[in-house]
Amino acid sequence: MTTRDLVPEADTGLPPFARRVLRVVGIIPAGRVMTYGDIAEYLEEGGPRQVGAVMSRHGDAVPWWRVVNAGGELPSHLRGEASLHYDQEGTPYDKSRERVNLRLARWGGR
DNA sequence: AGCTTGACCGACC
DNA sequence: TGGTCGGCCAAGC
Repeated sequence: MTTRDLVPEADTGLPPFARRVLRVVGIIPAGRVMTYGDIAEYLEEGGPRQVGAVMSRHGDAVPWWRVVNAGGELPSHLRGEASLHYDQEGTPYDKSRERVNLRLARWGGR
């Protein structure tokens, strides 16, 4: 018998860590980004790889283009669509290198 | 109780 | 500018 058995509406089906990650992604302001490592540090749980694993499986539910690696990049299959969002949001983005300018766009949670 | 799998990261060459 | 390496740790089996 678990909490989920007793209170199904309190559980989206996602593990607690995944839910925490997605909640943080949801508060990143338009035009800014956080890195995988930033999010793990903000949560004081897990690490960059765990955050990446959550984004890989559940990222489509949130503004996934606002989460990039420590080099300001996303996996190649997502770069095209991400750049459209960066245009709309005015995110500092180096088009030739296909990466966000972290110095200008990185957001720390404030 | 292991073992494997990652949208990772930093140090190093 | 690339490549390798070790460390990282939640989740699923």
